[in-house]
Amino acid sequence: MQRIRVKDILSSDDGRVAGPDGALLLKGWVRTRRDAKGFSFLEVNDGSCLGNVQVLVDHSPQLLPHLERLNTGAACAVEGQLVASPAAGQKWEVRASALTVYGEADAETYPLQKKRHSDEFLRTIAHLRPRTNKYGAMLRVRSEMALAVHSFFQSRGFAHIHAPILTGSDCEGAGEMFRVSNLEPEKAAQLSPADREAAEFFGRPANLTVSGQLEAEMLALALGDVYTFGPTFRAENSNTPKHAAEFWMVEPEMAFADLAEDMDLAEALVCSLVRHALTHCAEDLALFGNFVDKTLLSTLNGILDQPFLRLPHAEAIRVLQASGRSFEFPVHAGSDLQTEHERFLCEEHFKRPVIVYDYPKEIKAFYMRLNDDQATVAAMDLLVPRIGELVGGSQREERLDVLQARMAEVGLPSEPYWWYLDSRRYGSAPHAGFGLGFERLLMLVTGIANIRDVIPFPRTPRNLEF
RNA sequence: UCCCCGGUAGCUCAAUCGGCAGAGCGGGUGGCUGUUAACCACUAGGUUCGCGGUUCAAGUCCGUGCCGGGGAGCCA
Repeated sequence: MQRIRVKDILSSDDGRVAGPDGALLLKGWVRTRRDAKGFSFLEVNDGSCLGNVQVLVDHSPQLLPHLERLNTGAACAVEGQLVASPAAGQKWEVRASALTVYGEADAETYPLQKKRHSDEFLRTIAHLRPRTNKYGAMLRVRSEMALAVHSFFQSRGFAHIHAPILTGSDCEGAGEMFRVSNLEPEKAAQLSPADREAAEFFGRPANLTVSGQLEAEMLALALGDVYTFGPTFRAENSNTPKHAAEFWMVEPEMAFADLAEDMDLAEALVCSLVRHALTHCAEDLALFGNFVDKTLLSTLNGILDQPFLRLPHAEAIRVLQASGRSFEFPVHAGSDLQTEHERFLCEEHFKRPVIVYDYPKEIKAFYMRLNDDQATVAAMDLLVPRIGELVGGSQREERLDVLQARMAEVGLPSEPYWWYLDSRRYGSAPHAGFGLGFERLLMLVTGIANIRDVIPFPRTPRNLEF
């Protein structure tokens, strides 16, 4: 007999998921057992959804020896009859006719109890926390959101491209990179720099990528509209709830697009993903709304309510100055927006997602397109309540001479970027793109406040246990 | 990396002014009931994060290290 998923049992209207005589096979993990005289209730969960199936087990000679081994956490198979439940609380239940114990879970040492645990504790058992309601829900939403990302771009004719993870370039000079080497550290330390470089696998220093953007630009200038969706790495010693050393980024890049179209795409993407979560993850989102963030559903619906607000950086500065608020970091023309400023703008002042654009060139990366005012660049940041910066993007500088001047201005050598510059030598075209932090999206959609809890096995400073 | 807060039973926490180490949940045992994070009774369970110091006496005070959390910076 083929096993039936809990999700299919619970969502069945007429019980036809079972065989003609109601027979079915169920496999999963015991969430709880309630013993009565002569029989027991087992709550079995298989991860397919939030809910459990209640299994009624008689204390018969065939079943009892197996039942006694089925504590919270044990893995089992249940053969039985699907019947309408006579008691309130569930529509269906299964009357067991045979039990198989795959793996016991010793009650005295199994860390997960039938009660809520703190996030901090669950992080110390990252290998077991997916078996809790909250982390199971998060992982299902994470999977659903990944599907939604691909659906969004594929339906708009974007090609999914795979940017390299090992890279020889420092991309945008953004942040510390993880160096990758095949050399034994002790031996490498004894070599001269030149000998060491020659001994390296690639014959040159290699790093883990911090962004697929530069490569995506090359492919956008061939395929038109492309996007990457993959892991990126930053060796920054950031100890915050919003940063991880390994995280996934969605990076679309569009040929023949300007900054306004870039902002249009970012807004459409975020709205599409939020809408997808609301419609496809309703049960799991309800759990987050109940136990993680009471305002979650109103926040998500609020995002869809009205268009995002767009304002130039200089205008944002004026709004902050006119607010009458005393900020820890005073604002002045040309200053970067601090976290407190971003939060004020989207959480208090405008009370909706805000896109700030046209930043002073001094505080942005070299590849961003210089505006006609010669002072600002065509960059944009999408700020959302609670998370802050969810998206960062720009129209790219497609003019070779301007790009080279900018690189010289910020002190970047042009030689390592010869291939990047080549794209501006041959068939250069306006183009724009952005990066969306996938984990930050998940924090937005689930209400989970710490990035460590939207990644199954998070990598943060001094944390590589699992 | 900087600032602030914390570390006590498996988990979540309490312990007054420096004076005998406590509860709930979880575990074990027994009971009871078509039960719903079941319920009732009994019971076991401690290097109070490590190291050093002050004191008749330290979970409590001081120094230091480690770990965790919040905020900041960096950014997605």
